[in-house]
Amino acid sequence: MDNKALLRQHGLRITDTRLAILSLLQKSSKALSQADVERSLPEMADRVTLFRVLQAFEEAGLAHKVMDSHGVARYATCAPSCTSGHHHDSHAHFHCTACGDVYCLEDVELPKVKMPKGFKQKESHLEVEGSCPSCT
Amino acid sequence: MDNKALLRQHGLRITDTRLAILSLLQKSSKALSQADVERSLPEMADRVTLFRVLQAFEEAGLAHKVMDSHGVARYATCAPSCTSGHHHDSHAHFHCTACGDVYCLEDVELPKVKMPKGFKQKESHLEVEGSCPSCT
DNA sequence: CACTTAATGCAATCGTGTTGCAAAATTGAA
DNA sequence: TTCAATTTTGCAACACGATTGCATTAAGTG
Repeated sequence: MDNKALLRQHGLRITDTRLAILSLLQKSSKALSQADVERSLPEMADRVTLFRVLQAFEEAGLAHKVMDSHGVARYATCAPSCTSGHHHDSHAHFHCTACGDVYCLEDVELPKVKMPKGFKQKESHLEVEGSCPSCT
Repeated sequence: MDNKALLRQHGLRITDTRLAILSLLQKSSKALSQADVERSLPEMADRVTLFRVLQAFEEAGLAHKVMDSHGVARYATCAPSCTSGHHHDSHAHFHCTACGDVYCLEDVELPKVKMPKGFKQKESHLEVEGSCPSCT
């Protein structure tokens, strides 16, 4: 699928920065922080722009946000079924406690949780911690 | 169980601040951020001390740390079986997307996840999002 | 009480996240 | 292709949690 069409489909204008960030996310096996993107695309854009592009991707359903163990936001491309404002990728993530990297895990069945009265649940995420191949 | 003994058991010296924070965490049904503690115990101690006490509790196995949806650390008392450096409370949390509060969920069975080669898993946490009684 | 060791307070710093506003770029239509 | 409407970007500035170094104070121990 053409990334320009992908952006357009999600109601975003096409810019060099967005195309670059989008394909960077697609190529990555890990969820990337803003700082990661900054390092991978130096001189590409201001850090505020990176922040806003990632924010826009998340709102548009192009990427989802995961907090790593240090509370830093990391982004990874969504399942194609995700649309603006509606993420339905209740999937799992692996957090390496050594290097902090975050990987998406596909095909994980999440358990249904019984909540006390008054609690309404929407999404669930399973966060698995451990060490990744390069840190083991 | 006496909190003084509890602190001593985990290798921590007994101070007024630690006793106050420990019983505050025990009484709370939610995981508390440093700012929460600061608000509940005004004039009790310096910000940095609160930070270090919470950090010490986590390292000693007296409390565990959860990141809320804004990437802010929140702390809750551990299961009694947790010891220094070894948390085995692979339990679940409920995050209210409206107010940001975090609740611990007991008795949730987590699924076993098959990891690709080279990944070693230690702990798992299920994060459920939704809205809490007071926000619904 | 005296001594050792750990905990605290204060000042200062770092990094991520965030907003406001003006300038530049994209889009759709004339 | 040109123009106007709208979005996106860059820059400056700020908010705030997380963190460190160092001197001071307090806790544990004999």
